[in-house]
Amino acid sequence: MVSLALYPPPALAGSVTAGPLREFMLHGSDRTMRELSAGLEADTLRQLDAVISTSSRLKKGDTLYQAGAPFTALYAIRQGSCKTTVLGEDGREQVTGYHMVGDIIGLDGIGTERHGCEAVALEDTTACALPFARLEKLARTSVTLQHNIYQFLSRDIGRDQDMMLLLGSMQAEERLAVFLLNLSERYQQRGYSSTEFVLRMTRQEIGSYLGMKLETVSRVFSRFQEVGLLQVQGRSVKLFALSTLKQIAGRR
Amino acid sequence: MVSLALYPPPALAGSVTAGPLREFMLHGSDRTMRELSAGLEADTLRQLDAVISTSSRLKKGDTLYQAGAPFTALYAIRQGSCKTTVLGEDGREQVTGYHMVGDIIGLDGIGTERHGCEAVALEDTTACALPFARLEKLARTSVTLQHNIYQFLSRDIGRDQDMMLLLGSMQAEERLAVFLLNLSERYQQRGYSSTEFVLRMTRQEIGSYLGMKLETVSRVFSRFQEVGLLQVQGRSVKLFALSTLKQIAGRR
DNA sequence: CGACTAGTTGAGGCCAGTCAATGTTGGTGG
DNA sequence: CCACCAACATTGACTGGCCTCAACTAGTCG
Repeated sequence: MVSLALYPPPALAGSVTAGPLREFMLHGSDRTMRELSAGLEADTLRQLDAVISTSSRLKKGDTLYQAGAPFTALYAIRQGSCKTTVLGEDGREQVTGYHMVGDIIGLDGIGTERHGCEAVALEDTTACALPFARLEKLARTSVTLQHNIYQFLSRDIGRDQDMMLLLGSMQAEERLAVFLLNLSERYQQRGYSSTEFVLRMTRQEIGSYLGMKLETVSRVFSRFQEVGLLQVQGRSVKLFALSTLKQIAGRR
Repeated sequence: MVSLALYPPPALAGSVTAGPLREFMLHGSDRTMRELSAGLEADTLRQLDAVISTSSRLKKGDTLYQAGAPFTALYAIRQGSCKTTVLGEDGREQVTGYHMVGDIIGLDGIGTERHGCEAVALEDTTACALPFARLEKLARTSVTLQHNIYQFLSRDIGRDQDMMLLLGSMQAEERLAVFLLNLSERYQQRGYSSTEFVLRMTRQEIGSYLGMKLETVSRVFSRFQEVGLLQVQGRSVKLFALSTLKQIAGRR
């Protein structure tokens, strides 16, 4: 079911013997945490491991950081998942991200020295702080690390732009299809099933993320289920036809 | 009319005597180009100036780089303006950015080594290439430059998130109000009038940027004009009531 | 068990999209 | 210089997809 065969990545498995970094490797955090440490010299890896400091344990609903709070560190999710939300001045709230194991969040705080959004745990979650000043300092000693940091900041921009495309020009069914395919891929990268998973967000939150109302989310789920595309039971989802989903996601 | 009183910024004016960088200072590029060079040592500034290499002259409609093209450099707009667009696999196109003098674009290419979007000149435009490898190398010798690069990458993320908020939860009037206020602010930062400017995009492009159809853009403009908020004449806009516009932008 | 939150489903309305006709602008060549 | 054309913009009438409001159901947790 859970194909862990690919983990830990052979090139890295031996180089770090202890510390949180190893854990990230073992748990197949294919995304940002691996991106950050990709290709690093053994020495830098060890130091990076040391930078990963205090890890917070969060209960469902706890906030990791608030919008406007002084920025000091990035956070790597070690377990669980988070949403990030931005707030309009009028109080309206929008989910801007759904983050899982291995993701690094808080990147938007670097520019302004304050967190631009709020991060809230969607389930019991542990997150490691990566004090940015120390990361920056370490990056001065490692060309690769420096490059990796640029890269994952940049990738975030790319992802946000894809999201803008979704929000600006897709309709309800396409949006949900894209969302589900994105989750599918990310779960797979982490070694979980790509067709069977549990949503950690409410319909309301999914709707906010995708720019639609909760009722619409619910209706689209039902419609997808009716035509045999998937099966939903509250928050557990089974995808039956990834290819059809892809068609829906990319149509018009 | 054009208040150039603030330019060049006193602290920087004397430190670079020639080269493109000085030009950016003089023309009040308050945004990214200044951000990039903020607080740099005289020596680094000189070297940065040297990194700014070939400048391309683009005619209206020319593309500076295409989506998918290998990424080698960032581009600083020295004159004129550009739009950036992403393309869905189905061919649908969405404007993701509107960039003017001083803006640095192409940031989303760093992560994937390929440009994620396409940049097209909206008028006759000149842009300077900043070969990223050289920039990166220079950043190794200057803590401040390194920090500045992180910062403006990060700010871009913040801006994209604001855009997601707009696309995900605002309606037509709010969107256009936000758009106009954003332009107003940016023109002001550059020393131009904050209430009177010429749009360099068609209704179609504005619509694409804001996630609405060109007819809707046109109608909202007309409505705003009817109530005396502004005056539109094709692409020239005069704003009469910034405060009301702000109200509209932040309501619900 | 009752109170609460999350989710589903239906009915109706509205905002923005679609389609279409007309007006305006700007660039080109005679 | 003006006529012409193409691209851009405006406006109207109609449509439709999503939102709103509301009722009902299904879990969850003291």
